[in-house]
Amino acid sequence: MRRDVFQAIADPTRRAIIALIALQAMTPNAMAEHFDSSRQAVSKHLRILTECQLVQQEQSGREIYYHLNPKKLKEVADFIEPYRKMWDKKFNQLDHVLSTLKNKKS
Amino acid sequence: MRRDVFQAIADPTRRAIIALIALQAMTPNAMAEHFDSSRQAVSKHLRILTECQLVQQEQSGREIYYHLNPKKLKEVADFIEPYRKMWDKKFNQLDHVLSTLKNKKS
DNA sequence: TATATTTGCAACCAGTTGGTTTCATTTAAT
DNA sequence: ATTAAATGAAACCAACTGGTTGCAAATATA
Repeated sequence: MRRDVFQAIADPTRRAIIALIALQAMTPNAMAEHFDSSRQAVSKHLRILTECQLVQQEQSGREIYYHLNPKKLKEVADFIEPYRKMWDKKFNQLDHVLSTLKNKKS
Repeated sequence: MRRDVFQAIADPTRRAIIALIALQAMTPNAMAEHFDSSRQAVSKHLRILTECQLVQQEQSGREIYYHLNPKKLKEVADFIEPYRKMWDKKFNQLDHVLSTLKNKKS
């Protein structure tokens, strides 16, 4: 079974979960209250997010707090990066500014 | 049927197609030669990529050249952006440099 | 005109997905 | 000790996925 970050963020509920726990680690029950889906559905999403290491568990008594592991999103960023200069004018300007700075230094 | 960019880039073959036509617009036949999958399979992927506007068609006789529409990837970039500062030291440094530049200007 | 090439589309198929309901386990509270 | 709460896992289901084969339409070539 394929379990990669791209497949994980393909689902809108999982993206919402990511956005939610980015602000604060949270238990499955707390998350479920933010969505229409049941706690068990959230639990299944969390399993997928855990399997591809996008989130990490922290046990606290009978509760489990889920933390976001933002580093994993770098894989997606790395995929997109080569195409950024094809749409982002700002990026090109930045790129110019930085290379200019670099040249001044050396 | 959900047809968004996130779902489109979830498939590794489609990401490969994106990488391929980023360099040069290409016909389905030409693409299929780069992969194990059949021309029809590539065609189905192209349909999905077209439906979410990640690629654009350019008819030329009986051939159809598919171009990448990189702007659409901005949706993914926008999703990731808020989390970048959570992993990317460079980003923070850049951010600092830029705000410094801005302050000097004003 | 007859033939070959390029392409998209429909039908089919096994495997996956996202959801539900039910159940067992662990831990806290009474 | 009993009850309540929090969680994960299994079984089930309809819908979707990614692949295949076969076919039809449009265009180029002989």
